[in-house]
Amino acid sequence: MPKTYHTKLDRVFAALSDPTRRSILERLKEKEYSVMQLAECYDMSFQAVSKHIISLEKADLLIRRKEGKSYIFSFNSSPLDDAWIWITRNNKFWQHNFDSLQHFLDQTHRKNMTDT
Amino acid sequence: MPKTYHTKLDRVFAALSDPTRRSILERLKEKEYSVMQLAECYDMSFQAVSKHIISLEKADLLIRRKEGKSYIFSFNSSPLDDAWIWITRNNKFWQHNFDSLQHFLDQTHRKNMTDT
DNA sequence: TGTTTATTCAGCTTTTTTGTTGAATAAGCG
DNA sequence: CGCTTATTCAACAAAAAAGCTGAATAAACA
Repeated sequence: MPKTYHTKLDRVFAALSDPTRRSILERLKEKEYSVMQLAECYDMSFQAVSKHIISLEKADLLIRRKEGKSYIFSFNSSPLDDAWIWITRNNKFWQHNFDSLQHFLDQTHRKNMTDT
Repeated sequence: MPKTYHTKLDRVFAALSDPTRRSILERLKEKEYSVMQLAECYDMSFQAVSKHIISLEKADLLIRRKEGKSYIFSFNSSPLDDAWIWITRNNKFWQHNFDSLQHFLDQTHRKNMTDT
């Protein structure tokens, strides 16, 4: 019998623990890419990038669409919600100080608006 | 030469990808525990729990304090901030709709207040 | 000082992850 | 149909993760 059941949250956090995979998501946030287009961005074989894509798919973070002979990927960010909720709920500081979260949020938003 | 440099964010997300480690953090959010006290909560050897503790420490998520012959741990949630920021910034939906984040936040807060 | 308690360290499996290269598949193009 | 392009699959190796047991350390207690 298996000892630990791998939940969706496990897979999402594991997917985010690799810098290549986070980078892929950051790119897909801006526009759609095919496997080849993504592979060109990284210093590894296209098969390795393909594997990262597959592990992102297993965490349900990508949507795959066939277009001609290519697969085109877009970012499905909804599985991030549970990760976000976990972190938000378990931030010891915010837990007892919701206003500080609101404040932090405002700061982050402002930063998002100014830097690019 | 190492190909990928493991950043702090990598370690935080990797730490959160294991259910035992998330559970440890959830416990430590409420009160402090020693290794033995934590080990009693899980169906594995105390050495295995000790290893999880050490990996949480490497992600800087724990503060260790010696007290008599025990080590007492508390939760250092500050490394969660960067993880939270990454997720918040890369949520495709929230990115273009900050109000929905505020709304979501309100929902989450309300939920936090009602369930226990 | 010797014993108990709390914890890490060391050594050993097993499994998973991350990369490689080469072969297979599948669609489009001449 | 045969060639090119895009992608996955298969097999492999190296490294990391996650567990175990037994030994070492360090503090407290008799």
